Amino acid sequence: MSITSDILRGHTEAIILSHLLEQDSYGYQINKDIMKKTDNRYELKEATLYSAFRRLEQAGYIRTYWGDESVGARRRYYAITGEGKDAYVVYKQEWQEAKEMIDKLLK
Amino acid sequence: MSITSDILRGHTEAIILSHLLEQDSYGYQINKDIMKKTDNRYELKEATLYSAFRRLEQAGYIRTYWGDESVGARRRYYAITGEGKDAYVVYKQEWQEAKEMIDKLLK
DNA sequence: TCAATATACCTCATCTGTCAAGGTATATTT
DNA sequence: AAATATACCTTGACAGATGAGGTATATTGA
Repeated sequence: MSITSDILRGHTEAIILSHLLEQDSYGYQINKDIMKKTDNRYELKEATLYSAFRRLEQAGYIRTYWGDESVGARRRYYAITGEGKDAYVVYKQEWQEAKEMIDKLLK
Repeated sequence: MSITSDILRGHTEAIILSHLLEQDSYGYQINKDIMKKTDNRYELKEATLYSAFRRLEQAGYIRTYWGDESVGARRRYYAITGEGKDAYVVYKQEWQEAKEMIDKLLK
């Protein structure tokens, strides 16, 4: 069990939504941003990222569109929806509660 | 995804070790303690609990012995080992780091 | 020039912790 | 006598994470 796996499990979706609240973005960029924000301590694995995108899209929390890059590799952008914003509020609330509980249990 | 599953996933072992640091205990009691400490918001499911016991014992973090109850159902007690205490320190450190990281990512 | 690296997407099979559902046995309460 | 509480346990299924693999374009350094 490493810090990049089970301890963070279940937060992937919230982390992605949080990024999309700031601005639309695409997979590769989101991954880089997360690494940067955590000083390379947390790298979302690609497979994890894309499976989370699928779930979020399925749930209606994000929508997707192709970027219009004339050069370079194509980019699939993701945008958070209204429902996604609502879901994020819930995710964050759950995180606050979970944090309190675990802190209480790990005395 | 509920607050009793993935968000807490990966913390089960640390939570158990934390309890055993206070005193030796047995499955049923540990479960009750956790519910009490969290105002019934977090119930460790029995199957989860026992599979965690197996992992912890396998890792040498806990040892087990039968209680000497003359009445009532038998109790299998668990005690934390020296290795378990060391492991707990690591678990807790990881939790502190993970907490910081997630807080940073869920702005 | 061409091999390596970076950018950018994706899928599939496997692993692991959680948990629903099931089981056993004893003691107490209604 | 039935229900509830105490106390243990196993099995199979599920879901999120991930290793390993794939595709394609652009840039950089030797």
